[in-house]
Amino acid sequence: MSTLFDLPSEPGKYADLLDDLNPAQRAAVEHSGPPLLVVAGAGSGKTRVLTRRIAYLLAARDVHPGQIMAITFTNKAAAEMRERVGELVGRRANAMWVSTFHSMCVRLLRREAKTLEMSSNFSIYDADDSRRLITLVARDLDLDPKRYPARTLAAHISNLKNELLDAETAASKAANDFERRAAEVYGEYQRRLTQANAMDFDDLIMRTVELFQVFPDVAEHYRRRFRHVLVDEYQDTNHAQYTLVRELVGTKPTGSGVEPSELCVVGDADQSIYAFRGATIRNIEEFERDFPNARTILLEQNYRSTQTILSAANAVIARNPNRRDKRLWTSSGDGEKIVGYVADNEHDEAAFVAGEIDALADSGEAKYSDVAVFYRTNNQSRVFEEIFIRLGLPYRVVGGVRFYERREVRDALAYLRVLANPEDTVSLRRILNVPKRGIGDRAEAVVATHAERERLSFAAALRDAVAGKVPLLNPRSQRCIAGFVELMDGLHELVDSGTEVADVLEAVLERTGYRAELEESDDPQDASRLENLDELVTVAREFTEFADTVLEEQAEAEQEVDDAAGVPEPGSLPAFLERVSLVADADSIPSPDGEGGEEDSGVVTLMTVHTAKGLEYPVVFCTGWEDGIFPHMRALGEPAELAEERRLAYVAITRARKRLYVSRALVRSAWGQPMANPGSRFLDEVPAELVDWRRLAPSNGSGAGGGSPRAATTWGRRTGFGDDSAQAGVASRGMRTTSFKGWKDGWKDTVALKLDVGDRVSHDKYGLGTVVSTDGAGPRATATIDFGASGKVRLMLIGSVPMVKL
DNA sequence: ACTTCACGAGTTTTT
DNA sequence: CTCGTGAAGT
Repeated sequence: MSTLFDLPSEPGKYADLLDDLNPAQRAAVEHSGPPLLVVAGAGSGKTRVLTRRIAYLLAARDVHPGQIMAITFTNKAAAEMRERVGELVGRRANAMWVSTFHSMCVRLLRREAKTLEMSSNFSIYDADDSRRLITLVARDLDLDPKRYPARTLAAHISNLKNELLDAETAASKAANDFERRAAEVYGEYQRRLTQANAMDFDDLIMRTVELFQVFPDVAEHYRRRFRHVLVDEYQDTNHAQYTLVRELVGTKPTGSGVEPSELCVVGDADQSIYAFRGATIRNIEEFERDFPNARTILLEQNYRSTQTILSAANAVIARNPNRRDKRLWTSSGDGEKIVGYVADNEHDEAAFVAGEIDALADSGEAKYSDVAVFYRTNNQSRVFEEIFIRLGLPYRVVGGVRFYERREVRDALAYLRVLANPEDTVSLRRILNVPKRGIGDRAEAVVATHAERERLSFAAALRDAVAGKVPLLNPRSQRCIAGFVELMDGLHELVDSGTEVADVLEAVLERTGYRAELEESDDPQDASRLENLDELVTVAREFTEFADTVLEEQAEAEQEVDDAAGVPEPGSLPAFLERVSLVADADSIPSPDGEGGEEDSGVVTLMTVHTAKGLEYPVVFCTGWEDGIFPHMRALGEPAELAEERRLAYVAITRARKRLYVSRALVRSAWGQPMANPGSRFLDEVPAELVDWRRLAPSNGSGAGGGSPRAATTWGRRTGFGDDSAQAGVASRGMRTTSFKGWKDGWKDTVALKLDVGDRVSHDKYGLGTVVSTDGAGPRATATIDFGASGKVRLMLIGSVPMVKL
């Protein structure tokens, strides 16, 4: 790239962009030329570096905004980046591509649909849609759903796609029965996706890579255009995304002399917590090998937390093997000690957390919105909700079942999706008999068979059914199908006449009787379903309004329109669907300032540690730090998974700005059964002098979680539940009877059930087995046992293990 | 074709 | 315990 203004930058001229940065940050902003990896520790000003770098490119290096592509993982991150760049450079920011991997790919694929010989109005299938389609495929291939569960197949196929392997390659590489069958499913699944004019999330990436690799001229076109590529959260990229980035920037000049684009990636290997979804930490670890001449800059100064908190985080993460050393530091002082608490059970733990929040709020030390409570798994939120409700503590749970995953929302959207893409078989079959309209499994199967035999789409087969051209279809079903087709045709007319999305949605809810059915129901769940549908209508309404204002602005600014090809018209039905497919983010996270005026002290935020990544709070409660909970059971024997759990702990700790609490419970009910849990190994990794233990485990010389008679007496005088009989009943039922027994048995079992490799055991559930390996000692001892037909299982040997040594 | 019951499985999840 | 799926009954 050369411009008329290709002059060396004058020092001092861009002082406003640079002078409040530390030397490492400044180097990252000013760096020019070879690929750059910015290793950005938690709270080290990563977003600031990215946005400043973009502003600097524009101001000091005469880069045109249209030459910049900035890629993130979440819409939230993309929006934040766009906003912050906008603050620095104004409206010029609009010409940049700042988007998620997925929306960037959708945009490219819609533009280049012709090249790939597909239609630009393809549907986007999310995990649930693809699982449904895989269920259909597996059923058609007569696979035993026990041995080949759709979930597992879906995960396997997703992994293959993340590795850019197609069905044929997967088949040739298959090493066992499962992989062979999965490859078969993959092939058929892919065929059906194409037939439905649909792509799943993984396809979006994989097909874009294919686009670039099979059509070098297309790759060159975009490489010529995007001279600067920036990637956020690089540690979370999977292999397909890594390849995409490589293709985008290029590694050597093209035939027509286009040099590789300038690449800047930002990430932190210690915050890689999505390996289970295909993210591969190697991408960041091997960056310098992947991109020769690459430069690496380390950001270690932290602007978020106290030194106490950082020291704890450093100590924990340092235990991970094969890690590039990095030590966060701050100039802002030690601050408060970390507060530790060992609770008798999860209710006690929640009561402690609630009490502390209350005290902090009363003393004015913190507002509710300053506080976050983290847990490992969503089901742990329940105890907190129970007690928060009882105490009138305002809170909000983030995550769990998200808005766009709710059944009623998906049903409504499925109608819209069929209207936008009649070939979308998964959506069509979803709504075929929802609400019930007399088209049962039998009728559906008959139509599906007809479609298959005549090589018709399911939609076309339905029309054949109405015309009486489908054999074996009884007249009753035929009438019902005719009614359905008529209904859809009517809705189609609405869409064709340019009706607003929200009004189409209203028509769907009315004409199908969906709303009426919910209104008539006396199930309280259905009331909330109605609310969700109303919310969806509101979302649609706002979407159109927003699109209108954007269109006006664009008309005013006479913006370039070269990106418009294949891209849905703003505000249209396809645009709306694209948005809701790629934004699964409606349960927004409460703003740290609280929503309302000065009097409003906001709400406490409850979420999983995964959800917390990227956020920060003055006060953080890390709960449930028990071996088996956090680290999770499944990670206990797997070093790689344990390392990921430790990174998760690192993420949790580094969210805290001023005060950090860490707690665990001696006994926690899991699936109705009380479990005695030893303390998390991560707790032991926090230097003792950093922690002020408010309450310790009853000591009995047996180490963490040791059981003593005194532990039993403390159960009688728990805090928080004294006068609420219903709650106390719930809380104590498990403890006085089962739990007490379970606890004591667990204690004995810890001593009694000593297993060695080769021992034969008999388990109540899994039957006979042989010990394959053992790990840990005392209360955290585990054993991997091969139960033959029941598979290999890793079990904790503490608690009332329903197993005996033979 | 729809309802009811039993069973089993059950982390995390940016898109 | 709790939800979603699969087989039997009406």
